Amino acid sequence: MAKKYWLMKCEPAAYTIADLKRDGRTSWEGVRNYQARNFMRDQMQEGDAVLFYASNADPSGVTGLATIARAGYPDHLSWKKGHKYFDAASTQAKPLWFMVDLAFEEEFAGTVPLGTLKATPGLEDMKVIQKGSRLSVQPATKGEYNIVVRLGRKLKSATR
DNA sequence: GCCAACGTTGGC
DNA sequence: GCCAACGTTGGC
Repeated sequence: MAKKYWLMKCEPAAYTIADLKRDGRTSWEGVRNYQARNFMRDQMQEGDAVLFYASNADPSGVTGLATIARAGYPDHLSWKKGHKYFDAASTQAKPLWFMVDLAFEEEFAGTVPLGTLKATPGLEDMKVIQKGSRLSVQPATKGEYNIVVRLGRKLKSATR
């Protein structure tokens, strides 16, 4: 299958690209949205490229890159009674929710802010720049990915 | 912290 | 199946 491109959101209070750099790899559990789940369950493949997006941040934007280290598999925390990700509708026989693993790729010297994404030609169709877009896992194109990578690598440490 | 936009739930 | 109410997301 051809390599695909994604954008994945996370609030810095929960996890950052720096955390991923430290950990090297992490599991992406807790996604409880059907559209996002479908992408993770049905389409993500090991080796796919990910733009790591910090939401609810100052400023919000893309802070680095990751790759899919493991394709979709059942979110076992949805089976764990009392856990905040527990969901009685999800069983081991019929898992409702899925997760993937991410591997660290690159931390930008700063954030490519949402405002820059909105102002950059070629990114007009990215879901993340559309008003009210709340999807935390969304597909991107190779072209969009390359543009954002270029923007990210242009950042100087000083702008951080 | 505010609030608009969105997705989900549940009564009917 | 409609739609109002609710909870959550996320920019500002």
